[in-house]
Amino acid sequence: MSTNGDSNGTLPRHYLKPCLLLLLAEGPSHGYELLEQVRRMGIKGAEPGGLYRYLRAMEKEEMVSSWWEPSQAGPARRTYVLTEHGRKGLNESVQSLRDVREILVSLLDRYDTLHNRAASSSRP
Amino acid sequence: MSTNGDSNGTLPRHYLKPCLLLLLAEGPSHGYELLEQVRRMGIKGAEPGGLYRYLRAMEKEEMVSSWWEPSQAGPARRTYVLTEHGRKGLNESVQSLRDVREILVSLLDRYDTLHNRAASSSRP
DNA sequence: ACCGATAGATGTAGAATGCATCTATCCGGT
DNA sequence: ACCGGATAGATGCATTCTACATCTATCGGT
Repeated sequence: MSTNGDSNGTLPRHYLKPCLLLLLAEGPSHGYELLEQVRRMGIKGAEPGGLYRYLRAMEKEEMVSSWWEPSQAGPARRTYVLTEHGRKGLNESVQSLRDVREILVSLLDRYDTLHNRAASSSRP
Repeated sequence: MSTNGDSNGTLPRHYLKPCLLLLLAEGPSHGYELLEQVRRMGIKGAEPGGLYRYLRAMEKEEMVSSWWEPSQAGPARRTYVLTEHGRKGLNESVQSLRDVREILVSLLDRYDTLHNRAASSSRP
């Protein structure tokens, strides 16, 4: 099962969805740029394969729409924009991210509490 | 690919590992109880299958160790304790959870900024 | 003509997940 | 004595995801 120490920079769909929706809510963009933005957000290990596939999947669900756009330098890009449905999806996934944040925060607090208690009890 | 609105209470390995390690750092426990604790932490959708499997996997990696313990009421339980190696694993995965928290917080801030700007620009 | 950066897409092995299902034990009620 | 429900743990399997490599193509510079 490999309970390996991942979560070290990988970007599961879990985060990928809200990430992409948020970035697109800030303005239209294309895959390659989104990839770099996602990486700049702190997810170093984001990899293009899943990202491109995910964008197409979101398009199938009409969260985003896209078209080819020739670029002045380099190959054509597929430009994505958020749809109205995508905006709703963003709101929903942001809500669930807030829940995740709550859980995370309380988990980390709980860890700190445990740690401090351990530290102070070994310090008489 | 089903970019479905999950993340609604599901517990990917991502969280499962630190969760279980933390709970076990607070004291020995057994699978069924851990399941309930995890659910009480806010992850309603945690499901037993993965949890039991995960515990055994962690045992194989010597993060935890376990033994059967008869219970005064109900079937015997497999009691788990954290090993020294598990304690190190906890520290590491807590560190990576902190990173995740940072990313989450900044992502949510970014969403709020966008939202507030949108609200104030539509309110002249 | 060739190379590197940019841009997007696909194929695939292996891992993880979700869901149903199975075994077994104890306790209370009838 | 028997049944049902709660407790406890485990497994099987189809579907899905993930990570990684690979492929095509375009443009600018040399």
